[in-house]
Amino acid sequence: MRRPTIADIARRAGVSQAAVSFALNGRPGVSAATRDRILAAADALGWQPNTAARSLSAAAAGAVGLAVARPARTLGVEPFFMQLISGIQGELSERGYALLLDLVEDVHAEASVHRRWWAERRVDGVLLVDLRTGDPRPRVLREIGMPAVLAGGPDPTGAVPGVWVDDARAMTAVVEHLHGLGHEHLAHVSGPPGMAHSAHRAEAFTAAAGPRAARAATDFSDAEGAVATRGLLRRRPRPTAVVYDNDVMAVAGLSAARQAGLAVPGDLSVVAWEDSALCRLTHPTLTALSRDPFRFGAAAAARLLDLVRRGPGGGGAGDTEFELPELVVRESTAPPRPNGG
Amino acid sequence: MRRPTIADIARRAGVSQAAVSFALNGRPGVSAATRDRILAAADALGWQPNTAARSLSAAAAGAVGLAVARPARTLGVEPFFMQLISGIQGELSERGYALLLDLVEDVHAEASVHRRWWAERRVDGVLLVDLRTGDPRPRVLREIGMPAVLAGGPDPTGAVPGVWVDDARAMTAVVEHLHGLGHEHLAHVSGPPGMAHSAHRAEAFTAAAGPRAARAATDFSDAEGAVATRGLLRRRPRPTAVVYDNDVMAVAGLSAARQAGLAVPGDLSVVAWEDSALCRLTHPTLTALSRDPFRFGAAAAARLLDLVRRGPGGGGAGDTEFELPELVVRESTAPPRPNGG
DNA sequence: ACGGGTTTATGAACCGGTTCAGCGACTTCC
DNA sequence: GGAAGTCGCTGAACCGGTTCATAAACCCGT
Repeated sequence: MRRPTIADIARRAGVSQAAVSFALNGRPGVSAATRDRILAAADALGWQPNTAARSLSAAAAGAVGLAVARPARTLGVEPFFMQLISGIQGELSERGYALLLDLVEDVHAEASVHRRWWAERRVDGVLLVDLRTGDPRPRVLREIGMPAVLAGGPDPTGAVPGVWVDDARAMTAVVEHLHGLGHEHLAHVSGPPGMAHSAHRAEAFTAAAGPRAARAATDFSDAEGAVATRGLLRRRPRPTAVVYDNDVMAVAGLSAARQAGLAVPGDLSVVAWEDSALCRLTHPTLTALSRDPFRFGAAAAARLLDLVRRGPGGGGAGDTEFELPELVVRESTAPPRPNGG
Repeated sequence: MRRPTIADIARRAGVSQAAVSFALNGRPGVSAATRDRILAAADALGWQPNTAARSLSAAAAGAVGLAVARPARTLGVEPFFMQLISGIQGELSERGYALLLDLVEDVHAEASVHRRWWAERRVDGVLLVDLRTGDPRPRVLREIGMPAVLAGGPDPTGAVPGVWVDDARAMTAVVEHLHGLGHEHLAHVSGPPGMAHSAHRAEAFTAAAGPRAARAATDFSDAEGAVATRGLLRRRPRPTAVVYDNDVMAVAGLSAARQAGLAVPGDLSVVAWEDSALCRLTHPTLTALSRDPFRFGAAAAARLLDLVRRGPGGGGAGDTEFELPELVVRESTAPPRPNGG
C-alpha cells in the first residue's frame, strides 16, 4: 500500500511521467482526451502531490512562517492574536499554503528563526508583527532577500512592505470622543515604548490631548496595566478618562479603579484599544476601538502571497492601508461627573 | 550567491558528497580529520540543509501538525491554547521540528486536513485536542496510519495514545473543597456534552455532588456562560457555589451574578476550571483549578516525537497520565452566608 | 610476506516531482 | 508536393540531499 506517485499514474494511463505532470498542473502539452484519462487515473489512485518533491524542484516551500516574540503569557490572554492567525490561516489554506508558527523569546531569536527557515527553504516568506524601534528584523530580511510583510507597519526603514492601520487618526478620534463627552483630564496607558505602534499611539495621544495629559508605559500585561492605573489615579488633577493600549489592560484598569473606590463610568471613563469578547465580559462593558483582526490577518497574508508569487524584485514594495478602526461605544464611557476630579 | 549545497562543501573539502553527508550527520564512514575539514567547510559556506531535499529522501517532513476545530472567537479568549501551543513549540524546536497550525471549522474538516497533510507528506504526525464523543479523527488517523497523540485523552476507542489529566479526580477535589466550606447546593456549568472531557467532568461532578446538583451545558463561550448562570441562579434552592468548565465562563458568570445583585463570594462562590491571567484580572480574583498548559503541551509533543521516531508499529500505544491540576484558592470561594440560599 | 578484517572513502542509485530539448505526425500555405 | 509550423508526447536531466554496494587503504597476527 505504497503512496501513489506520478509514475503509478503514468503507468495506469499509459503515458509518460512528463505528460502526467503537465496534465496535473493544467499546462499545455497534452490533449484534452489524454488529460482526462490522466486525471481519472490520478483520482482513482487517490494521488496527492508529495510536497517535499514538489518543493525540491519548484524551489518553493508552499508555506509561510509567523514567528512571534511575545511571552506566551501575554499572547494567550489577548484574543487579538488568535483572530489574526485565524485570518491569516483562512487566506493561506485557500491557496494551498501552510502556516508555520514559532513562538520565540525576542526579536533577535525571531530573526534567527527567519534565517533558518529561509536557509532550510521551509517557507517562502514570513509575516511580521510588533515592529520595535530599531528592529533588527527588516534589515535581516532584506539581507537574506526573503519576502515578508509587516502586519501593523509601516516600516520606517522601508525595507519591508506593510499592511497598516492609521493609529494616529484612530487615537485622535478616541480623544475627540472623550473631549466631546466633556472630559478635560485624559490619560493614556501605553505598551512598551520600544514597540513602534505603541510609540506612535503615545505620540498621537499627546498631540491630540495636549502635552500635559498623563501617560504611563507598560509591557501590555494586566499586572502593569493595574499598576499604571493606580499611579494615574493618584495624580492631581485626577484623570477622568483613561485610554488603554489593549483590552487586557483595560480590564485590569477597571478592577484597579473599582478597588480605588471609583465608579466606572461615573468617576472614570475607560476605553480599550482592541475590541474582543473580553470587552463584553466585564461589567460595565467596555467602550473599545474595534478593528477586525481576522480580516487584518487575511489582508496581510494576501499581500505576502502576492509578493511571493511575484518573485524577487517583483516590485510592489509599497504599504497598504487597512481600514480605520471603529470606536464602539459601550457602557464604560460617559460624561464626567460635575463634582468629579 | 546561490545557496551552498553539499556539493559545494564536497568540492571545497576535496571529498565526495557521500562523505559530506556522513560527516554532517555524525555517522561513521569518515575519519575524524576529514570530518573536521568537512564541518569547517560547511561552516565557512554557511550551509544549512534544504528541508525539501532531506524530506524527500528521508521520507520525513520534520514537522508536526496541529489542526484546531474551534471558532477563532472562543479560541482567542482562552489563554489555554496559546500556552499549550507555546509548550508544544518549545519541545518541537528543541528537536528541530516545525509546527504547522491550521484553524478549521469542525472535526470533519480537521480530519481532511490530516488526510491532506499526510498524503502530501507535510507532517510526520499530528496532535489532537478536544476529543468529541463519536469523534471521527481517531478512526481516520488509524486508517491512514499517521502517528498522533491526543492532548487531553484518553481515547476510549484506544486508536490514539493520549496524554491526559484525571479530570474526575480533580472534579472530586473541587467538590470536596466546596463541601468543606459548607456549601450544600452546588452547580456545574459545563462545555458541550459532545466534548469528551466535558462529559467526563459533568459525570464526575454528578458523582461527587449528588444527582440533584444543578447542571447546565454551554458551548464554552462567555455568552452561554452568562445565560447558564442566570438560569442556575433562578433555581430553588439557589446554588451557593458554581464550578465553571473554563476561565472565560467563570468571568462571565461573575458579571452575571453581580448583575443579579449577588455578592461573590458572599452569596455565591465561583470556581474556574482553567487558571490564567484572566482569573487574576477580575475582582474578586477567581479560585481556579490550575494545570500548566505549557508543560502539558510539551509533554504531548514529546510523546508524539517519540512515536514518530519509533516509526510505525513501534509500540508504545499506551496513555500517559499528566499531573493532577492543583486547586488555587483565591477570593471567589468562601463559606456560604448562613442566611443565604 | 600474506590472508583476513576493519576503517575510510567513493560512485551511483534513489526519493517524487518539474522542465526542456527533441521528435514524429499532422496541418497549413504557396 | 515540399517547406514551415504546430501539436502531442517522450526521455532524460535536474532539484539537494541520503544510502548502499563496492573498492582502496590500512592494520593486525602469524
